[in-house]
Amino acid sequence: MSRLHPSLIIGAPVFAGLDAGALDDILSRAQTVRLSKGDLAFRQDQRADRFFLLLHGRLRVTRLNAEGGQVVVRFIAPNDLFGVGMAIGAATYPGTATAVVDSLALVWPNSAWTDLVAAYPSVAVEALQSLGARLQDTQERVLDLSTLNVEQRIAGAVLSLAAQAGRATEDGTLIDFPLSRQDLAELTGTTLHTVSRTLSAWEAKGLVVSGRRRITVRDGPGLEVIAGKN
Amino acid sequence: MSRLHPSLIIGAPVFAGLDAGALDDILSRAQTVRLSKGDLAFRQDQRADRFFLLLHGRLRVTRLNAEGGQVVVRFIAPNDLFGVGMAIGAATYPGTATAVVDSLALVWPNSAWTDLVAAYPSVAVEALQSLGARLQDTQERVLDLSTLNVEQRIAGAVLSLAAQAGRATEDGTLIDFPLSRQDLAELTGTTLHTVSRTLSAWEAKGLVVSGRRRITVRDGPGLEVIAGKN
DNA sequence: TCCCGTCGTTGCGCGCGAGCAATCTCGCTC
DNA sequence: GAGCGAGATTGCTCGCGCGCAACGACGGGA
Repeated sequence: MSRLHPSLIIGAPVFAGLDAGALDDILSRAQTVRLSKGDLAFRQDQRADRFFLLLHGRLRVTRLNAEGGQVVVRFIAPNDLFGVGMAIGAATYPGTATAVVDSLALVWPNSAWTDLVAAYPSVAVEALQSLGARLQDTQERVLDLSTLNVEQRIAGAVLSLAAQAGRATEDGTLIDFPLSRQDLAELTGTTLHTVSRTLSAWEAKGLVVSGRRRITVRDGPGLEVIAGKN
Repeated sequence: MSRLHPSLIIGAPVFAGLDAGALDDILSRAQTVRLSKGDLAFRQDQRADRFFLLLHGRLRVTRLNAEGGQVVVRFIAPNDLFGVGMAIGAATYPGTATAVVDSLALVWPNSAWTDLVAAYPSVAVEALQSLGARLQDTQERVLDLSTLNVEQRIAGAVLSLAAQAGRATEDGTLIDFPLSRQDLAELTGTTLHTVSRTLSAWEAKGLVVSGRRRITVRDGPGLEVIAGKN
């Protein structure tokens, strides 16, 4: 088994402030998983016996309800911890994680979590912070769904994705992973039809350039006016 | 200053598994706050310098957005920890906590949090679990807002409140604190008008009995059929 | 290179639920 | 006990955005 190098996880907030020895110890318990585009890291309601850290790529987490309704919970970026069902007291994964591009992750068995927080208490504190940030985001989303109209929500989602995964191009800020109209609809609580109409209208106004699973923000401030969160 | 008795916090999940000495130490850092109906424990965007544990009563947490839209984030029950902005890395409170009945809480300065998690690591672990549960709930709410119609959402909210704060009466299960149509609307992402119409229709069918800020569930299974989460 | 599947676009009609307004009633306050 | 204000009810209308359907187009794979 090949040795993993500490530089792999030095950028991850969960392990911030730990020394090389600690990182080495942590890595010695991990394995790597390759996920090709479309592969699942875990499936909703499956027993949550492992947790992950994304090294490279991008994952989409979706959640289904009994009637077949589905939402996109979030997109996972490199250095994000995910699938921590056990740490938060859930026996099963609350959603399904799908690679939207070829990705690479580290994976630990659940038993490692207890050991890690015991040996390195800062890990629990950092996990608490990151979970808190996710709770804030999710509450913000509830507020948006309850009080904003569809166009405002789509604008907000596009801006937030551009901030999270934007890459500067000559046309503007490209959201740097494949994102379908359906994904955006499930992120904003609407239908792909309405998203498609909205993006077409924005494109006519020169606010964005969009293509098949690609969106480039050309006029960020213009979108912010639409989003109306000033 | 009068001594606080450990039995006060023995039922709180955050402090589960700690011995009498530990509880005593924790209590020695706390003060009590009385909140009359309508009083605020903290206000949104105010500096988050204290955290609380509810001993008795009920609080409503609301969150506002820039346009004046408002949602009810949650209702706080006795033994719930709340206002833990600092633990999750937020400098300010993300919402406003209002007492809906006369209430009593313990309060600690933020500095106590660091000491507590250092001295009693299980506190961080328990906090992580409770935060995880709240994240699950909030994500569920996003799913509901995105995929269910208004009547289903109201039914779900009423059932969940009855489960959280229900008291058996001769008429059925009474939600045991003042809950206005407006509250229920802000909890389900609709308007008080629609909530009022819906409750009237349910009352005509014998599913609930409702009055001024009071709702009694008469036919729980009937509401579950409407909620449709089977 | 062709083919096929996935993804995107757009038109049309309808229904849910918002918005507005007027009235009613309960219950707290002095 | 009287008065007042917050909360609840209900009718009416209108529009946003969903649902359906049909077509179009891009791009990956053999």
